[in-house]
Amino acid sequence: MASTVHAPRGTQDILPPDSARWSALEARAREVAGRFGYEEIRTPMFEATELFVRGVGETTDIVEKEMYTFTDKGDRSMTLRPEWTAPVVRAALEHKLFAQGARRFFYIGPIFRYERPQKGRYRQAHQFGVECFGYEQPQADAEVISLAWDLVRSHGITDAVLHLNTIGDAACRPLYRDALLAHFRPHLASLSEDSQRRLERNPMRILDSKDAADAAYIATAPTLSSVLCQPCRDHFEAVQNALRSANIPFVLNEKVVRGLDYYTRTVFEITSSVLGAQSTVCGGGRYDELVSSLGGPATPAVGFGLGLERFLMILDALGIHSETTRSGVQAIALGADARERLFTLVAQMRQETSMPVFMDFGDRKILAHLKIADRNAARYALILGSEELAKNEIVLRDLQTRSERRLPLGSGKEVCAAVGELE
RNA sequence: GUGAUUGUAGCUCAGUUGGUUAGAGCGCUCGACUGUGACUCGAGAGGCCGGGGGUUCAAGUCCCCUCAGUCACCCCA
Repeated sequence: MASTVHAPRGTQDILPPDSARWSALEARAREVAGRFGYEEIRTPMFEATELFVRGVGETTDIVEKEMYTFTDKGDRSMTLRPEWTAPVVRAALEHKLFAQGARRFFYIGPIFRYERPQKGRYRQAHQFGVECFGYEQPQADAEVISLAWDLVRSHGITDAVLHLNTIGDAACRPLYRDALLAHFRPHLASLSEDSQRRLERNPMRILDSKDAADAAYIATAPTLSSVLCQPCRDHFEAVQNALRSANIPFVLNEKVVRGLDYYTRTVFEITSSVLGAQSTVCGGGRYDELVSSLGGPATPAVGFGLGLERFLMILDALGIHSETTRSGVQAIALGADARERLFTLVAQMRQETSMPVFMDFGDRKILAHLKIADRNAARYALILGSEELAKNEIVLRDLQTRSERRLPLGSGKEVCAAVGELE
């Protein structure tokens, strides 16, 4: 509080013990992606601004008002990555990865959007996500969704809901857009201010409006299913069947339309009731046109992004914690001579074992040392005082069962072996 | 960008209609216990009351500005 420099608005420091939860989640995400055959891809944290303008869409909110854009010393316009899909496609194109057929990637890392922070919304957020390139088959949609669902379910999250929709493709989506324009335009003046803006930009978004002024017109609006082309219809049917066969529960929700321009056909969201106004923890869908629009070969693709902050918020709200188990050894030295001798032993032990070895260097009473052991959640204590030193012994205490035994004060290897016997 | 709301100890918060040296719980340090921990008891450390300006004999308290947090709108992870 006395410090005058703060973390920038909308960013946060991740401190212990939270940092441990983060790395555990990241490890789980990597593991699940690996099980599905996805390989990690890492891209720069900033890119040429043009990539996002072309990839995400000029009229999206991200490009219009949320990008962290700066001019570098070479007078190039650069932008901090606001989303991962465009950079992943750019990298794959740049390195000709599509020449080898279908590819599956996952990513994990920060994104940046200039917004007013609120619950579940930050200027630097972190996403895990996957992109599956090269399959137009509906099984690819189902696989990507299963992967996200697997991560959610494996954490014991029970209140998650999978919302599924289709928004058509290059053949039928323009027809729907025209139909919506024709429906709303006569009532333009009566629509909410936001929806008036949305009309030309993305009329599908009006359907998502919460404004009472729009409700009547939304109720009578044409539905996408009335103009959906047969191939899109068939694809959507097949995705649903694939999900059923994979035992993934979903609800159809025509309001899910997604904010990015590149989506085609399947779109989906996973929501949780505990997240507040930002109920979406995971969003994604198919984007068959993006690769070619960025100058690549016609390549169907489907993927999702999942917000790690929001995922952890769900775990918090649902009271899901990985229970802390005691592990490792607290080395306790009483007096300077013992400390010197014990430090040598600790150094040896750290080369012998993968379990944590803690040591406090303070001049404390044994009682204070044992409290520190509790704080570290150590399973064992190794106690060395003048008494033991004189007899060339050391006390090994099991902090859980409260039993203890005396060992000869040997090498780190011997002490580790003695601890191992108790495990 | 717009709106609402909150800033007091490391954390969670009290603080009367403005009235002397600003409080509690938890945590921390030390002790009760010459060397044995989740309990108990005692003591101690720790505050420009977010920052700046104003009103007043007197401001943590009232007014203005500013910064920051939180939540909501827009939109999204």
